[in-house]
Amino acid sequence: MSTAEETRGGDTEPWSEVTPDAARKLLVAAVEAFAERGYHATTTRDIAGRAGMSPAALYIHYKTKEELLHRISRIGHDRALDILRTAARGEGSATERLADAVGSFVRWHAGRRTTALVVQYELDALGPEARAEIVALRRQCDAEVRGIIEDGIAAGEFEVLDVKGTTLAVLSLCIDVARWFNTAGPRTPDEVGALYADLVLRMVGAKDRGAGQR
Amino acid sequence: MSTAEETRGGDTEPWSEVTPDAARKLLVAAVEAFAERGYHATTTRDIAGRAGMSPAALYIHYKTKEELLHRISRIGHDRALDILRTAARGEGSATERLADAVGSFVRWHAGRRTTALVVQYELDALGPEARAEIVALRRQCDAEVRGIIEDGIAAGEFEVLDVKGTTLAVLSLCIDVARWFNTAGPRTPDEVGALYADLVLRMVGAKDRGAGQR
DNA sequence: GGGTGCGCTAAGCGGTCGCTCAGTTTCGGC
DNA sequence: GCCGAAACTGAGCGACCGCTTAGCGCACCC
Repeated sequence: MSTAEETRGGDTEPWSEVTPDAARKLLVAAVEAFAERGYHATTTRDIAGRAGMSPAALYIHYKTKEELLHRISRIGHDRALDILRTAARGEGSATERLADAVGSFVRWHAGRRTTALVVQYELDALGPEARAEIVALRRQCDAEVRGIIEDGIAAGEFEVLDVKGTTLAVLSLCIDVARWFNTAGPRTPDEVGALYADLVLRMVGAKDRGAGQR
Repeated sequence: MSTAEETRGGDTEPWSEVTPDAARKLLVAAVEAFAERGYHATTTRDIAGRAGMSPAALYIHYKTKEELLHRISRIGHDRALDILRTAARGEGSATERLADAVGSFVRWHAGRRTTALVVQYELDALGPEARAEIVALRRQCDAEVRGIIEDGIAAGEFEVLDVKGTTLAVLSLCIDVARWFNTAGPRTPDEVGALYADLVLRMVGAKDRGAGQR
């Protein structure tokens, strides 16, 4: 299929839930513009121009510029939470699940960097209600990771003194990949994912890190 | 824990190198505004208002709004590099120097969060020449941390397969503290610094982490 | 004590912003 | 072939942006 297998692991072409086509084109244009210049520095004329439309067309599909960001952020966080949940609730030991969660989470941040940049770093541009909704999703992401770490401690696989602090650090480490990763750089998303999975297993004091960095 | 007197309790009030008083007041106001709303969402009227002056007063001391950000970013990066350099070139084993570097670097990002936020996350708002100057400072920060890690590997204290990748991850982890740290939250900068120093020693496979998290 | 320079303000300029609206084009149903 | 709804455009509104300018007050000098 032409639209599949973009980021490996079968991540179907994103934004497919956004219809009609014109609304999706505008949203994709907005993601690119927000990632390049930031939300506040992006003009509605720029977004419409990238989508090949007039500025007024934007307001047929979205009430405001902020609603565009909200939709992007909501869909992105849903995807991020889905990635973590799938890994957290999979089979295998806590060690395997944590490595899987970090690996796929990092692969998403690197492979879909423009989206991740907007999703993770433009949160403050949202209004209070929209931000509260997104913050709730973030807390769920945190809970999934903390759950794996607690499982590992209970099973004697990990050695962690400050569970909340370590969870925060692990998520922070993964998220910040979107800030520095360079698509034209020397590393592939797969390589960064594997490196980070190993680093995180070290952080939690995993007794068996397997092959380590592959 | 030896080089910390500056970022600890009595951080000598920063920006002391900025004169005259009015210029410093404007710069401090700009730091607060940029940290709260971001560079692009901050107006010159807002900055001047926080400093208790008229908008025109800003242009007596600074050529443009961007020059304000440039000065903030330059001073902040100088300070960050100074913190890392002091720790890297101190006495003690690589393990001790890395823990010291991470601890004081994180304490600065947490304790002076508003400054660090602007310094670390508003880089893209700078023009090409100013950004290039700052990027050069960042590379020096990277080199200092990489140097400690390489020392530790050579001394047999650390076990790292991907030195460049691990260095990047360590710095990324520390920098991102500025994004999530909450001054009103439950953790003090000292506590986060100690936690992160231990996490980083784990990441590099340090054989002797000493007392670990306390 | 009248000039002089400097820090600062009040007012405002040109431009661009988010967003609106009247009007044109497109198209399925009949 | 005609109609009404929906998609979209060109033109532009009011607000606010970064920044400038003319002039005011005040310490300082001979």
